[in-house]
Amino acid sequence: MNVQIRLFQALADPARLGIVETMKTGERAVGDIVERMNIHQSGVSRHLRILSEAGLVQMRPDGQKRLYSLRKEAFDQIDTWMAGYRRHWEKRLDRLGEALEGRHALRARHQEKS
Amino acid sequence: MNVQIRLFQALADPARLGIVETMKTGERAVGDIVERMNIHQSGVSRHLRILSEAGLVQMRPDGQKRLYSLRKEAFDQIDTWMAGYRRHWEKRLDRLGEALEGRHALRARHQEKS
DNA sequence: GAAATATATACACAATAAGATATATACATG
DNA sequence: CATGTATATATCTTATTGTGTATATATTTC
Repeated sequence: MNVQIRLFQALADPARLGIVETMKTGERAVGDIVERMNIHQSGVSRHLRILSEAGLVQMRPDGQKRLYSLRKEAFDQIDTWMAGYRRHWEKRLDRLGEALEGRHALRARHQEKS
Repeated sequence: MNVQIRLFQALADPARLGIVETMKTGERAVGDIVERMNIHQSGVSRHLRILSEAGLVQMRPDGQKRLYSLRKEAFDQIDTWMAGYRRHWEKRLDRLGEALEGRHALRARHQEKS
């Protein structure tokens, strides 16, 4: 539960969300990101550190450049978090389905009242 | 793209993430949330407004109480956002799968180099 | 090994946001 | 309609965070 907070905090900044978007299709050097964003190099560097500490990106040196890319595991964690919520809607949908099919009709009608 | 930022910003605060968790299993009155969280009533109220403006929760008056609950649509939006990223990993996995099966072996080996 | 290129860090400043206290609004009940 | 209960808002204070400038570190090239 403490894990996701860092992920959400990392994604909660417009600049960082833009940086993430820049890496959508693959690795990007810091300089490429600086060009595309309207932020100074130092800022991009700091944002990348936050994204890195949140586990959202990884880095691979390439000569004097550093190539950043997204980490699938971070997205998996968000998925896992959301799955805990989806479950409840699915349960409700199941009950709705049963009601529509005429099964458990009494219980369904009873819940409608409360 | 501007939509998700609000969602992430709303979820980026520990108190709000806790409030969301409180509503995991269904509706909650403001007072119930105040009891469970260690924040003053005014703070909870303000957090609920932020969650509401982000589209994460909805409200339904019940006498003098107000019952808040999660909005499935918000989670759908996050899913949609993430789907755009998953697509790329799936493509890569497909290519990996092809390579492992020996199909398109030449192309796979070529990409390995670059 | 000096200059150039690429990236990270330190620091100061401004803007934002969270928290508490006090107050306002809305509904319910006698 | 006065009182109590439930929630929202206004205001102040404090802490956090993003941004830019300047500087440090690392790598390549001549």
